[in-house]
Amino acid sequence: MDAEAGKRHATDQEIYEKIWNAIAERQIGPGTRLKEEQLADIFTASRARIRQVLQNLARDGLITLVPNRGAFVSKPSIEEARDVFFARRTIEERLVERLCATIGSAGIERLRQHVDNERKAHQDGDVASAIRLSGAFHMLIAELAQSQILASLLRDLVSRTSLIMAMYQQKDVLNCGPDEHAAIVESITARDARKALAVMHHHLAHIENQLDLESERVVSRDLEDILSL
Amino acid sequence: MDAEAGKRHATDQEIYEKIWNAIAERQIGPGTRLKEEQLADIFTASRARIRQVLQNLARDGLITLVPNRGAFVSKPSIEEARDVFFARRTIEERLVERLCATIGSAGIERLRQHVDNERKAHQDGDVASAIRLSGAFHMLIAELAQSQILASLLRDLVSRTSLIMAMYQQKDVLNCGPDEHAAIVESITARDARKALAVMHHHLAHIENQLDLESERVVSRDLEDILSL
DNA sequence: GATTCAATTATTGTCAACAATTGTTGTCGA
DNA sequence: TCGACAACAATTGTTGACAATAATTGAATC
Repeated sequence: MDAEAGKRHATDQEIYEKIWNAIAERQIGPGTRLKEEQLADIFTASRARIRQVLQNLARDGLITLVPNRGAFVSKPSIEEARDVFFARRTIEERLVERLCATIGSAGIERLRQHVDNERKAHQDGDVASAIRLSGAFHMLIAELAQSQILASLLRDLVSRTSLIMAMYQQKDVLNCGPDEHAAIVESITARDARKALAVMHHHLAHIENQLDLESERVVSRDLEDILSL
Repeated sequence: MDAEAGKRHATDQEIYEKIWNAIAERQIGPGTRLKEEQLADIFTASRARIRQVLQNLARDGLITLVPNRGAFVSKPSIEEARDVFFARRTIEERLVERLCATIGSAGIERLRQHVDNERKAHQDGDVASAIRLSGAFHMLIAELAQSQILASLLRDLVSRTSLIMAMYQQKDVLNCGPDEHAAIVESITARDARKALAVMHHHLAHIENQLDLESERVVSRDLEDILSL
Protein backbone atom coordinates (compact mmCIF):
# COMPACT_ATOMS: atom_id res chain seq x y z
CA MET A 1 0.00 0.00 0.00
CA ASP A 2 2.44 2.50 -1.21
CA ALA A 3 2.80 1.80 -4.85
CA GLU A 4 -0.44 3.57 -5.67
CA ALA A 5 -1.22 7.23 -5.01
CA GLY A 6 -0.83 8.41 -8.58
CA LYS A 7 2.92 8.76 -8.53
CA ARG A 8 5.12 8.47 -5.51
CA HIS A 9 8.45 10.18 -5.47
CA ALA A 10 11.09 7.86 -6.78
CA THR A 11 14.22 7.34 -4.74
CA ASP A 12 17.64 8.06 -6.19
CA GLN A 13 18.27 4.38 -6.56
CA GLU A 14 15.09 3.89 -8.55
CA ILE A 15 15.89 6.72 -10.90
CA TYR A 16 19.35 5.33 -11.39
CA GLU A 17 17.97 1.89 -12.14
CA LYS A 18 15.43 3.18 -14.64
CA ILE A 19 17.96 5.08 -16.67
CA TRP A 20 20.47 2.30 -16.32
CA ASN A 21 18.01 -0.23 -17.63
CA ALA A 22 16.95 2.00 -20.46
CA ILE A 23 20.53 2.29 -21.61
CA ALA A 24 21.53 -1.30 -20.95
CA GLU A 25 18.50 -2.56 -22.83
CA ARG A 26 19.38 -0.26 -25.68
CA GLN A 27 16.28 1.84 -25.55
CA ILE A 28 18.36 5.00 -25.37
CA GLY A 29 21.01 5.09 -28.04
CA PRO A 30 24.63 6.20 -27.66
CA GLY A 31 25.15 9.90 -28.10
CA THR A 32 21.70 10.85 -26.86
CA ARG A 33 21.70 13.95 -24.76
CA LEU A 34 20.22 13.76 -21.29
CA LYS A 35 19.03 17.14 -20.09
CA GLU A 36 18.72 17.58 -16.38
CA GLU A 37 15.47 19.46 -16.40
CA GLN A 38 13.89 17.01 -18.79
CA LEU A 39 14.74 14.12 -16.50
CA ALA A 40 13.62 16.11 -13.48
CA ASP A 41 10.22 16.52 -15.10
CA ILE A 42 9.91 12.89 -16.04
CA PHE A 43 10.68 11.66 -12.54
CA THR A 44 9.13 14.65 -10.78
CA ALA A 45 12.33 15.13 -8.88
CA SER A 46 14.50 18.14 -8.27
CA ARG A 47 17.41 18.81 -10.54
CA ALA A 48 19.83 18.31 -7.68
CA ARG A 49 18.87 14.68 -7.33
CA ILE A 50 18.98 14.06 -11.06
CA ARG A 51 22.42 15.58 -10.99
CA GLN A 52 23.51 13.13 -8.32
CA VAL A 53 22.21 10.22 -10.33
CA LEU A 54 23.92 11.41 -13.48
CA GLN A 55 27.16 11.64 -11.59
CA ASN A 56 26.82 8.03 -10.57
CA LEU A 57 25.97 6.92 -14.08
CA ALA A 58 29.02 8.73 -15.37
CA ARG A 59 31.18 6.95 -12.84
CA ASP A 60 30.03 3.65 -14.32
CA GLY A 61 30.94 4.77 -17.79
CA LEU A 62 27.40 4.66 -19.08
CA ILE A 63 27.13 8.35 -19.73
CA THR A 64 29.74 11.00 -20.30
CA LEU A 65 29.62 14.30 -18.46
CA VAL A 66 30.84 17.25 -20.47
CA PRO A 67 31.45 20.31 -18.29
CA ASN A 68 28.93 23.05 -18.90
CA ARG A 69 27.35 20.97 -21.64
CA GLY A 70 25.58 18.17 -19.92
CA ALA A 71 25.26 14.42 -20.00
CA PHE A 72 25.39 12.22 -23.06
CA VAL A 73 25.02 8.49 -23.38
CA SER A 74 28.57 7.26 -23.89
CA LYS A 75 29.90 6.30 -27.28
CA PRO A 76 32.63 3.83 -26.40
CA SER A 77 35.50 3.71 -28.85
CA ILE A 78 36.56 0.41 -30.34
CA GLU A 79 39.58 0.44 -28.05
CA GLU A 80 37.42 0.88 -25.00
CA ALA A 81 35.22 -1.88 -26.30
CA ARG A 82 38.13 -4.30 -26.51
CA ASP A 83 39.20 -3.22 -23.05
CA VAL A 84 35.78 -4.03 -21.68
CA PHE A 85 35.96 -7.52 -23.09
CA PHE A 86 39.45 -8.00 -21.72
CA ALA A 87 38.21 -7.02 -18.28
CA ARG A 88 35.20 -9.29 -18.62
CA ARG A 89 37.31 -12.27 -19.56
CA THR A 90 39.53 -11.58 -16.60
CA ILE A 91 36.65 -11.50 -14.18
CA GLU A 92 34.27 -14.05 -15.60
CA GLU A 93 36.82 -16.75 -16.25
CA ARG A 94 37.75 -16.53 -12.62
CA LEU A 95 34.12 -16.63 -11.57
CA VAL A 96 33.24 -19.81 -13.41
CA GLU A 97 36.41 -21.39 -12.16
CA ARG A 98 35.37 -20.68 -8.61
CA LEU A 99 31.80 -21.76 -9.29
CA CYS A 100 32.97 -25.20 -10.29
CA ALA A 101 34.44 -25.63 -6.85
CA THR A 102 31.71 -24.11 -4.75
CA ILE A 103 28.32 -24.33 -6.43
CA GLY A 104 25.56 -26.39 -4.88
CA SER A 105 22.63 -28.14 -6.46
CA ALA A 106 20.34 -25.20 -5.81
CA GLY A 107 22.66 -22.97 -7.76
CA ILE A 108 22.83 -25.36 -10.66
CA GLU A 109 19.08 -25.46 -10.72
CA ARG A 110 18.88 -21.68 -10.92
CA LEU A 111 21.31 -21.62 -13.81
CA ARG A 112 19.36 -24.25 -15.70
CA GLN A 113 16.12 -22.46 -15.09
CA HIS A 114 17.60 -19.23 -16.36
CA VAL A 115 18.88 -20.78 -19.57
CA ASP A 116 15.46 -22.25 -20.13
CA ASN A 117 13.93 -18.81 -19.86
CA GLU A 118 16.46 -17.46 -22.27
CA ARG A 119 15.71 -20.19 -24.74
CA LYS A 120 12.04 -19.43 -24.48
CA ALA A 121 12.46 -15.73 -25.12
CA HIS A 122 14.72 -16.55 -28.02
CA GLN A 123 12.21 -18.85 -29.62
CA ASP A 124 9.40 -16.36 -29.16
CA GLY A 125 11.44 -13.71 -30.89
CA ASP A 126 11.19 -11.50 -27.81
CA VAL A 127 14.34 -9.51 -28.47
CA ALA A 128 14.06 -7.14 -25.52
CA SER A 129 13.73 -10.00 -23.06
CA ALA A 130 16.49 -11.92 -24.80
CA ILE A 131 18.90 -9.04 -24.38
CA ARG A 132 17.93 -8.51 -20.78
CA LEU A 133 18.17 -12.18 -19.87
CA SER A 134 21.45 -12.55 -21.65
CA GLY A 135 22.99 -9.92 -19.45
CA ALA A 136 21.24 -11.35 -16.42
CA PHE A 137 22.84 -14.73 -17.03
CA HIS A 138 26.28 -13.32 -16.52
CA MET A 139 25.13 -11.46 -13.45
CA LEU A 140 23.66 -14.67 -12.08
CA ILE A 141 27.02 -16.35 -12.38
CA ALA A 142 28.61 -13.50 -10.47
CA GLU A 143 25.97 -13.72 -7.78
CA LEU A 144 26.38 -17.44 -7.34
CA ALA A 145 30.15 -17.13 -7.18
CA GLN A 146 29.69 -15.13 -3.99
CA SER A 147 32.09 -12.36 -4.69
CA GLN A 148 30.22 -9.20 -3.93
CA ILE A 149 32.94 -7.06 -5.39
CA LEU A 150 33.49 -8.86 -8.65
CA ALA A 151 29.74 -9.01 -9.06
CA SER A 152 29.36 -5.29 -8.78
CA LEU A 153 32.29 -4.69 -11.10
CA LEU A 154 30.86 -7.08 -13.62
CA ARG A 155 27.52 -5.37 -13.42
CA ASP A 156 29.06 -2.22 -14.80
CA LEU A 157 30.91 -4.11 -17.48
CA VAL A 158 27.80 -5.92 -18.62
CA SER A 159 25.93 -2.68 -19.01
CA ARG A 160 28.79 -1.18 -20.95
CA THR A 161 28.76 -4.22 -23.15
CA SER A 162 25.16 -3.49 -24.02
CA LEU A 163 26.18 -0.03 -25.04
CA ILE A 164 28.99 -1.40 -27.17
CA MET A 165 26.69 -3.83 -28.85
CA ALA A 166 24.23 -1.09 -29.58
CA MET A 167 26.98 0.68 -31.45
CA TYR A 168 29.05 -1.99 -33.09
CA GLN A 169 27.10 -5.18 -33.41
CA GLN A 170 26.11 -6.20 -36.88
CA LYS A 171 22.42 -5.87 -36.97
CA ASP A 172 21.41 -9.33 -38.14
CA VAL A 173 23.50 -11.16 -35.57
CA LEU A 174 21.49 -11.63 -32.45
CA ASN A 175 22.94 -11.22 -28.98
CA CYS A 176 24.53 -14.36 -27.73
CA GLY A 177 22.19 -17.25 -28.32
CA PRO A 178 21.31 -19.37 -25.30
CA ASP A 179 23.32 -22.32 -26.58
CA GLU A 180 26.67 -21.04 -25.43
CA HIS A 181 25.22 -20.23 -22.06
CA ALA A 182 23.92 -23.77 -21.87
CA ALA A 183 27.41 -25.06 -22.61
CA ILE A 184 28.79 -23.00 -19.76
CA VAL A 185 26.21 -24.35 -17.35
CA GLU A 186 26.97 -27.85 -18.51
CA SER A 187 30.67 -27.64 -17.77
CA ILE A 188 29.97 -26.02 -14.42
CA THR A 189 27.62 -28.85 -13.59
CA ALA A 190 30.35 -31.31 -14.48
CA ARG A 191 32.64 -29.28 -12.21
CA ASP A 192 35.19 -29.18 -14.97
CA ALA A 193 36.92 -25.90 -14.16
CA ARG A 194 39.32 -26.14 -17.07
CA LYS A 195 36.57 -26.56 -19.57
CA ALA A 196 34.25 -24.01 -17.98
CA LEU A 197 36.99 -21.45 -18.20
CA ALA A 198 37.65 -22.28 -21.81
CA VAL A 199 34.01 -22.15 -22.76
CA MET A 200 33.54 -18.81 -21.07
CA HIS A 201 36.61 -17.50 -22.82
CA HIS A 202 35.29 -18.70 -26.14
CA HIS A 203 31.89 -17.24 -25.46
CA LEU A 204 33.22 -13.75 -24.72
CA ALA A 205 35.68 -13.89 -27.58
CA HIS A 206 32.84 -14.89 -29.85
CA ILE A 207 30.82 -11.84 -28.91
CA GLU A 208 33.83 -9.60 -29.29
CA ASN A 209 34.60 -10.94 -32.72
CA GLN A 210 31.14 -10.09 -33.91
CA LEU A 211 31.85 -6.43 -33.42
CA ASP A 212 31.68 -4.36 -36.55
CA LEU A 213 33.68 -1.17 -36.67
CA GLU A 214 31.69 0.42 -39.46
CA SER A 215 28.11 0.75 -38.38
CA GLU A 216 27.25 3.30 -35.78
CA ARG A 217 23.50 3.64 -35.68
CA VAL A 218 21.97 6.12 -33.33
CA VAL A 219 18.57 5.41 -31.94
CA SER A 220 17.52 8.38 -29.89
CA ARG A 221 13.80 8.19 -29.43
CA ASP A 222 11.84 10.47 -27.17
CA LEU A 223 12.92 9.90 -23.61
CA GLU A 224 9.49 10.47 -22.18
CA ASP A 225 8.08 7.38 -23.87
CA ILE A 226 10.80 5.17 -22.51
CA LEU A 227 11.38 6.23 -18.97
CA SER A 228 7.86 6.93 -17.80
CA LEU A 229 6.91 3.26 -17.81
CA MET B 1 51.18 31.70 -10.57
CA ASP B 2 48.04 30.32 -9.23
CA ALA B 3 49.03 28.28 -6.25
CA GLU B 4 49.35 31.36 -4.08
CA ALA B 5 46.57 33.85 -3.36
CA GLY B 6 45.88 32.60 0.12
CA LYS B 7 43.66 29.70 -0.90
CA ARG B 8 42.23 29.03 -4.32
CA HIS B 9 38.98 27.16 -4.61
CA ALA B 10 39.68 23.49 -4.99
CA THR B 11 37.93 21.56 -7.73
CA ASP B 12 35.76 18.56 -6.91
CA GLN B 13 38.44 16.27 -8.18
CA GLU B 14 41.01 17.80 -5.89
CA ILE B 15 38.79 17.48 -2.85
CA TYR B 16 38.10 13.88 -3.73
CA GLU B 17 41.81 13.16 -4.11
CA LYS B 18 42.69 14.80 -0.83
CA ILE B 19 40.20 12.79 1.18
CA TRP B 20 40.97 9.67 -0.79
CA ASN B 21 44.65 10.00 -0.04
CA ALA B 22 44.03 10.75 3.60
CA ILE B 23 42.06 7.53 3.92
CA ALA B 24 44.29 5.41 1.71
CA GLU B 25 47.37 6.55 3.60
CA ARG B 26 45.61 5.74 6.85
CA GLN B 27 45.60 9.21 8.24
CA ILE B 28 41.89 9.00 8.84
CA GLY B 29 40.91 5.86 10.64
CA PRO B 30 37.96 3.56 9.91
CA GLY B 31 34.77 4.63 11.64
CA THR B 32 35.67 8.31 11.70
CA ARG B 33 32.70 10.50 11.06
CA LEU B 34 32.94 12.98 8.20
CA LYS B 35 30.64 15.93 8.73
CA GLU B 36 29.66 17.86 5.67
CA GLU B 37 29.98 21.29 7.18
CA GLN B 38 33.33 20.50 8.68
CA LEU B 39 34.70 19.45 5.32
CA ALA B 40 33.08 22.44 3.68
CA ASP B 41 34.97 24.70 6.04
CA ILE B 42 38.27 22.95 5.49
CA PHE B 43 38.08 23.20 1.72
CA THR B 44 36.19 26.49 1.71
CA ALA B 45 33.59 24.91 -0.52
CA SER B 46 29.84 24.76 -0.33
CA ARG B 47 28.16 21.80 1.28
CA ALA B 48 26.61 20.81 -2.03
CA ARG B 49 29.96 20.06 -3.56
CA ILE B 50 31.21 18.20 -0.51
CA ARG B 51 28.08 16.16 -0.76
CA GLN B 52 28.86 15.26 -4.34
CA VAL B 53 32.35 14.19 -3.40
CA LEU B 54 31.12 12.09 -0.51
CA GLN B 55 28.73 10.33 -2.84
CA ASN B 56 31.62 9.39 -5.08
CA LEU B 57 33.72 8.20 -2.19
CA ALA B 58 30.85 6.05 -1.02
CA ARG B 59 30.55 4.50 -4.44
CA ASP B 60 34.16 3.39 -4.17
CA GLY B 61 33.50 1.79 -0.84
CA LEU B 62 35.83 4.08 1.06
CA ILE B 63 33.14 5.66 3.13
CA THR B 64 29.69 4.52 4.11
CA LEU B 65 26.71 6.82 3.79
CA VAL B 66 24.10 6.36 6.47
CA PRO B 67 20.81 8.09 5.61
CA ASN B 68 20.14 11.13 7.79
CA ARG B 69 23.24 10.35 9.77
CA GLY B 70 26.13 11.21 7.55
CA ALA B 71 29.34 9.76 6.18
CA PHE B 72 31.70 7.45 8.01
CA VAL B 73 34.97 5.97 6.91
CA SER B 74 34.11 2.37 6.10
CA LYS B 75 34.90 -0.45 8.46
CA PRO B 76 35.23 -3.41 6.12
CA SER B 77 34.31 -6.76 7.63
CA ILE B 78 36.72 -9.64 7.46
CA GLU B 79 34.57 -11.19 4.74
CA GLU B 80 34.73 -8.05 2.66
CA ALA B 81 38.45 -8.01 3.25
CA ARG B 82 38.87 -11.50 1.87
CA ASP B 83 36.67 -10.56 -1.06
CA VAL B 84 38.89 -7.61 -1.85
CA PHE B 85 41.92 -9.83 -1.98
CA PHE B 86 40.12 -12.34 -4.16
CA ALA B 87 39.27 -9.58 -6.59
CA ARG B 88 42.81 -8.25 -6.48
CA ARG B 89 44.29 -11.63 -7.25
CA THR B 90 41.90 -11.99 -10.13
CA ILE B 91 42.85 -8.68 -11.64
CA GLU B 92 46.51 -8.42 -10.82
CA GLU B 93 47.48 -11.90 -11.86
CA ARG B 94 46.01 -11.16 -15.23
CA LEU B 95 47.81 -7.86 -15.41
CA VAL B 96 51.28 -9.22 -14.77
CA GLU B 97 50.57 -12.01 -17.22
CA ARG B 98 49.78 -9.47 -19.88
CA LEU B 99 52.73 -7.32 -18.91
CA CYS B 100 55.13 -10.17 -19.61
CA ALA B 101 53.92 -10.20 -23.19
CA THR B 102 53.70 -6.51 -23.86
CA ILE B 103 56.06 -4.50 -21.70
CA GLY B 104 58.89 -2.54 -23.28
CA SER B 105 62.25 -1.55 -21.91
CA ALA B 106 60.95 1.86 -20.85
CA GLY B 107 58.29 0.17 -18.74
CA ILE B 108 60.80 -2.11 -17.11
CA GLU B 109 62.93 0.86 -16.27
CA ARG B 110 60.02 2.60 -14.60
CA LEU B 111 59.28 -0.49 -12.51
CA ARG B 112 62.88 -0.77 -11.41
CA GLN B 113 63.04 2.88 -10.54
CA HIS B 114 59.89 2.59 -8.50
CA VAL B 115 61.16 -0.37 -6.49
CA ASP B 116 64.33 1.56 -5.81
CA ASN B 117 62.30 4.40 -4.39
CA GLU B 118 60.37 1.98 -2.26
CA ARG B 119 63.53 0.46 -0.94
CA LYS B 120 64.86 3.87 -0.06
CA ALA B 121 61.76 4.89 1.85
CA HIS B 122 61.83 1.57 3.62
CA GLN B 123 65.42 1.99 4.73
CA ASP B 124 64.80 5.53 5.88
CA GLY B 125 61.92 4.37 8.04
CA ASP B 126 59.61 6.73 6.20
CA VAL B 127 56.42 4.80 6.86
CA ALA B 128 54.02 7.20 5.19
CA SER B 129 55.97 7.17 1.95
CA ALA B 130 56.41 3.43 2.16
CA ILE B 131 52.67 2.89 2.36
CA ARG B 132 51.98 5.29 -0.45
CA LEU B 133 54.64 3.85 -2.73
CA SER B 134 53.56 0.33 -1.99
CA GLY B 135 50.09 1.07 -3.32
CA ALA B 136 51.54 3.05 -6.19
CA PHE B 137 53.57 0.04 -7.30
CA HIS B 138 50.44 -1.94 -7.96
CA MET B 139 48.88 0.99 -9.74
CA LEU B 140 51.98 1.32 -11.89
CA ILE B 141 51.61 -2.26 -13.00
CA ALA B 142 48.02 -1.57 -13.97
CA GLU B 143 49.02 1.52 -15.88
CA LEU B 144 51.74 -0.26 -17.80
CA ALA B 145 49.42 -3.12 -18.66
CA GLN B 146 47.34 -0.67 -20.64
CA SER B 147 43.94 -1.68 -19.48
CA GLN B 148 42.23 1.53 -18.52
CA ILE B 149 39.32 -0.32 -16.98
CA LEU B 150 41.20 -2.82 -14.88
CA ALA B 151 43.45 0.01 -13.75
CA SER B 152 40.55 2.05 -12.47
CA LEU B 153 38.99 -0.98 -10.82
CA LEU B 154 42.26 -1.83 -9.16
CA ARG B 155 42.62 1.72 -7.95
CA ASP B 156 39.53 1.31 -5.83
CA LEU B 157 40.65 -2.06 -4.57
CA VAL B 158 44.05 -0.76 -3.55
CA SER B 159 42.52 2.03 -1.55
CA ARG B 160 40.17 -0.41 0.14
CA THR B 161 43.14 -2.56 0.95
CA SER B 162 44.68 0.35 2.79
CA LEU B 163 41.54 0.62 4.81
CA ILE B 164 41.60 -3.07 5.57
CA MET B 165 45.18 -2.94 6.66
CA ALA B 166 44.45 -0.02 8.91
CA MET B 167 41.91 -2.21 10.66
CA TYR B 168 43.32 -5.68 10.66
CA GLN B 169 47.04 -5.62 10.12
CA GLN B 170 49.16 -6.60 13.06
CA LYS B 171 50.91 -3.50 14.09
CA ASP B 172 54.51 -4.62 14.04
CA VAL B 173 54.32 -6.13 10.57
CA LEU B 174 55.12 -3.51 8.02
CA ASN B 175 53.26 -3.18 4.74
CA CYS B 176 54.70 -5.34 2.05
CA GLY B 177 58.40 -4.88 1.97
CA PRO B 178 59.96 -3.96 -1.35
CA ASP B 179 61.55 -7.36 -1.80
CA GLU B 180 58.45 -9.07 -3.05
CA HIS B 181 57.84 -6.24 -5.44
CA ALA B 182 61.37 -6.66 -6.70
CA ALA B 183 60.70 -10.32 -7.31
CA ILE B 184 57.66 -9.46 -9.37
CA VAL B 185 59.63 -7.02 -11.48
CA GLU B 186 62.29 -9.61 -11.95
CA SER B 187 59.98 -12.23 -13.35
CA ILE B 188 58.32 -9.68 -15.57
CA THR B 189 61.71 -8.67 -16.89
CA ALA B 190 62.40 -12.30 -17.64
CA ARG B 191 59.01 -12.39 -19.41
CA ASP B 192 58.17 -15.49 -17.44
CA ALA B 193 54.38 -15.16 -17.26
CA ARG B 194 53.93 -18.35 -15.27
CA LYS B 195 56.31 -17.25 -12.60
CA ALA B 196 55.15 -13.64 -12.55
CA LEU B 197 51.61 -14.84 -11.95
CA ALA B 198 52.73 -17.15 -9.18
CA VAL B 199 54.81 -14.49 -7.49
CA MET B 200 51.97 -12.00 -7.61
CA HIS B 201 49.63 -14.60 -6.20
CA HIS B 202 52.03 -15.33 -3.41
CA HIS B 203 52.53 -11.66 -2.70
CA LEU B 204 48.83 -10.94 -2.32
CA ALA B 205 48.25 -14.12 -0.35
CA HIS B 206 51.08 -13.11 1.91
CA ILE B 207 49.48 -9.79 2.70
CA GLU B 208 46.12 -11.42 3.24
CA ASN B 209 47.56 -13.95 5.64
CA GLN B 210 48.99 -11.22 7.79
CA LEU B 211 45.50 -10.02 8.60
CA ASP B 212 44.58 -10.21 12.23
CA LEU B 213 40.93 -10.55 13.10
CA GLU B 214 41.27 -9.32 16.64
CA SER B 215 42.70 -5.84 16.60
CA GLU B 216 40.53 -3.02 15.47
CA ARG B 217 42.29 0.17 16.35
CA VAL B 218 40.63 3.43 15.55
CA VAL B 219 42.82 6.36 14.79
CA SER B 220 40.58 9.35 14.37
CA ARG B 221 42.72 12.44 14.73
CA ASP B 222 41.51 15.93 14.05
CA LEU B 223 40.62 16.19 10.41
CA GLU B 224 41.75 19.76 10.13
CA ASP B 225 45.37 18.84 10.75
CA ILE B 226 45.38 16.22 8.05
CA LEU B 227 43.45 17.67 5.18
CA SER B 228 44.59 21.27 5.24
CA LEU B 229 48.09 20.38 4.08
C1' DG C 1 25.88 34.48 -51.01
C1' DA C 2 29.12 33.44 -47.45
C1' DT C 3 31.47 34.83 -43.09
C1' DT C 4 32.27 37.08 -38.90
C1' DC C 5 30.68 39.04 -34.85
C1' DA C 6 27.34 40.44 -31.40
C1' DA C 7 23.00 39.59 -28.91
C1' DT C 8 19.89 36.13 -27.38
C1' DT C 9 18.50 31.86 -25.41
C1' DA C 10 18.93 27.62 -23.29
C1' DT C 11 21.35 24.81 -20.05
C1' DT C 12 24.47 23.76 -16.53
C1' DG C 13 27.08 25.11 -12.11
C1' DT C 14 26.76 27.15 -7.55
C1' DC C 15 24.96 28.66 -3.51
C1' DA C 16 22.34 29.81 0.63
C1' DA C 17 18.15 29.30 3.06
C1' DC C 18 14.60 26.15 4.69
C1' DA C 19 12.52 21.52 6.06
C1' DA C 20 13.04 17.00 8.02
C1' DT C 21 15.39 13.80 10.73
C1' DT C 22 18.21 12.07 14.33
C1' DG C 23 20.67 12.09 18.74
C1' DT C 24 20.95 14.33 23.23
C1' DT C 25 19.98 16.52 27.30
C1' DG C 26 17.20 17.52 31.11
C1' DT C 27 13.02 16.78 33.72
C1' DC C 28 9.50 14.31 35.92
C1' DG C 29 7.69 10.30 38.18
C1' DA C 30 8.02 5.80 40.26
C1' DT D 1 18.53 5.82 41.44
C1' DC D 2 16.59 4.35 37.22
C1' DG D 3 13.56 4.74 33.23
C1' DA D 4 10.35 7.12 30.18
C1' DC D 5 9.21 11.15 27.87
C1' DA D 6 9.54 15.70 25.96
C1' DA D 7 11.97 19.72 24.43
C1' DC D 8 16.31 20.97 22.34
C1' DA D 9 20.40 21.07 19.46
C1' DA D 10 23.02 19.45 15.73
C1' DT D 11 23.19 17.52 11.18
C1' DT D 12 21.55 15.98 6.92
C1' DG D 13 18.13 16.32 2.95
C1' DT D 14 15.77 19.28 -0.40
C1' DT D 15 14.47 23.05 -2.91
C1' DG D 16 14.44 27.20 -5.57
C1' DA D 17 16.78 31.13 -7.16
C1' DC D 18 20.80 33.19 -9.19
C1' DA D 19 25.36 33.26 -11.79
C1' DA D 20 28.33 31.40 -15.35
C1' DT D 21 28.90 29.12 -19.58
C1' DA D 22 28.13 27.41 -24.14
C1' DA D 23 25.12 26.96 -28.36
C1' DT D 24 22.12 29.56 -31.52
C1' DT D 25 20.20 33.02 -34.03
C1' DG D 26 20.32 37.12 -36.74
C1' DA D 27 22.42 41.17 -38.62
C1' DA D 28 26.01 43.54 -40.84
C1' DT D 29 29.97 43.47 -43.87
C1' DC D 30 32.93 41.83 -47.50
